[in-house]
Amino acid sequence: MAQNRTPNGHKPGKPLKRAFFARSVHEAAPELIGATLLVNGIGGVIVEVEAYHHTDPAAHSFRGPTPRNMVMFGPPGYAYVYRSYGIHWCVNFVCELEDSASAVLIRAIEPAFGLAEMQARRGVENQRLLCSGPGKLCQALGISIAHNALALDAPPFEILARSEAPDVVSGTRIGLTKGVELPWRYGLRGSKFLSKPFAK
DNA sequence: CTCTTGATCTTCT
DNA sequence: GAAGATCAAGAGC
Repeated sequence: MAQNRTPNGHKPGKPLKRAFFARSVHEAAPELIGATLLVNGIGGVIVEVEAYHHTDPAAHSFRGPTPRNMVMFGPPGYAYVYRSYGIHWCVNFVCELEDSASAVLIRAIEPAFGLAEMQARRGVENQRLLCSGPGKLCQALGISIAHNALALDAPPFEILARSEAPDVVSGTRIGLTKGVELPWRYGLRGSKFLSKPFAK
């Protein structure tokens, strides 16, 4: 049955509760591939994420709390939004337990709901370029510092579980100079909406 | 297609 | 003063 599927064949399930995030980032991150992220009803299917653990030198929380990263040190199930290179916003889902300071960076989504609104916000028509990067998807979904520390299971956020297990691939993370060898990037195999292809 | 550069916030040295 | 979980535009091939 094709009903209830997105244009590219995904079938969103029930809303994720905050408890989904209360476990290892390395369990939660790959399970977020195929889930649907909406902000005020606009968004699409998560196709690429990266896991950051507080023991990882690449994580913002590695050197302890700062005004920017304090949400990572709070309870799981909340959004951590930060300014990247002075220009862009990037959004993370805080995981594990309070004070563990671990989170999943959302790197790319497949546009599915509110296409015209996302195209208008981005000034871009091409669906492959709409949300294929952490800064791009925040612009398309209207995510900013105003969303920092908001709960992920309450408006304006809505995260719908995947209803079918997708084919998830992993690889090394993008744009880092520390922890470059750690295989904590996860993606939907073969997706055309990734920020970069996975190595074969 | 690949390479280079500018934008300019937060944190660290 | 420099680097960073980025992106877009322009030059060159």
